[in-house]
Amino acid sequence: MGRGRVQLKRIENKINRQVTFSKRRTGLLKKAHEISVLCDAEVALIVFSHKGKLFEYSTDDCMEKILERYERYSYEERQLAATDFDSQGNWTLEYNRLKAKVELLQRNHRNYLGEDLDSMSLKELQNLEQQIDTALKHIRARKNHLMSQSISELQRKEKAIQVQNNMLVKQVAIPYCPQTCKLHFNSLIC
Amino acid sequence: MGRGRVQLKRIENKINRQVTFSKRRTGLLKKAHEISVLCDAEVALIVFSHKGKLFEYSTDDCMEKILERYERYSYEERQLAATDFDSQGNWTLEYNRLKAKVELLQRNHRNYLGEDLDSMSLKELQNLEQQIDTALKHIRARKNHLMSQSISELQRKEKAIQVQNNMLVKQVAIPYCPQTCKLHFNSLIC
DNA sequence: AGCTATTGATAATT
DNA sequence: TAATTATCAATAGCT
Repeated sequence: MGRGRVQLKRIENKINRQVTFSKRRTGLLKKAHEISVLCDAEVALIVFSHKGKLFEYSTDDCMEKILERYERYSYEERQLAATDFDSQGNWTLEYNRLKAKVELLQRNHRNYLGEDLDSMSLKELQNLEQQIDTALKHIRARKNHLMSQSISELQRKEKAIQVQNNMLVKQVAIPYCPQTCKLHFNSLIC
Repeated sequence: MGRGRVQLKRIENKINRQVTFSKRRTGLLKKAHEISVLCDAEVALIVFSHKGKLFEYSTDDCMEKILERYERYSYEERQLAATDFDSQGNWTLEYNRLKAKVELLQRNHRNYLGEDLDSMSLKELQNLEQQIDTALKHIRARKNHLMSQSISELQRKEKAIQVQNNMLVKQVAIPYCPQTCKLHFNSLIC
């Protein structure tokens, strides 16, 4: 769409990238809105520019609602039973409990990302290091497991296809060179 | 784009709506991916069909990471809104938001500890690995910094004490062997 | 699912 | 930054 085809890769020219981002962002938000209205769909779109600026669209301006729905859908967790908390007292209690939990988790999270380390003691740092090191081992083990699974699967497929290929070659009786694995439709030699 | 102009309103014909949804959804996901690659942007796109089926796209397959970034970004705004909980309705909203946040953080936390990895894709695992690896480097750098600080401090103290010792030895005039650094209270030789 | 006539989006340019 | 315009891309209506 434009005066030339565009390769699907990062635009290196900073100005062009910025201009294209601005135009395409407008288009993307528009299309998100259109499909939402035309097809009665619920859409949430979040875009962070290269520089970190946020742009967003959400059906009925209900971003949080849609994100919550997404979380529920993705992890098939039970619906939030808001009805369990009827009294004001329970609400306040529960709310503060959650709030504290969030703060704790966020602090831990930053530490796990290697941030905000200045306030930690040497002992705490050593514990964190060991924990993260163990985690990294687990992650790598899992990754390697998945990768070797992938490889085995591909090798199996390759073999099956090769076998099938060989049978087909025999069936069609087209001159075939076993050295180059090439079929010779028009000539009899390589 | 098509054989006729389209009004921006819900398509009432069920079949047409379904077909249009399918086509436009493909286009939308494609464009989300394109702006992400071309402009180096971070994009999260969630679409629920009229029937409730989920379709999604996220840069680098990191939906949770982007949603978390979004939550962080708009945290300040919501903190402002959080100050006036006069009505029951706001409480419910805020409570659900917090609850979702806790679940998100806990899931991330487990992942950072190398747990619950089974549900993660290879791409996600690779991203996690890199993140954790970087974190570990930060943590080790900070730890080493603290340790060498400690060592320097100890060496400084040691030297100061040694100097003080030497002065004391001279003052009390107790026989002292410079080779073994021992004081000879009762004997004059080593 | 495919196929085109059209409209819509946008890359290059001013 | 904001228009303009020549092209390319998406898709509405059909089959």
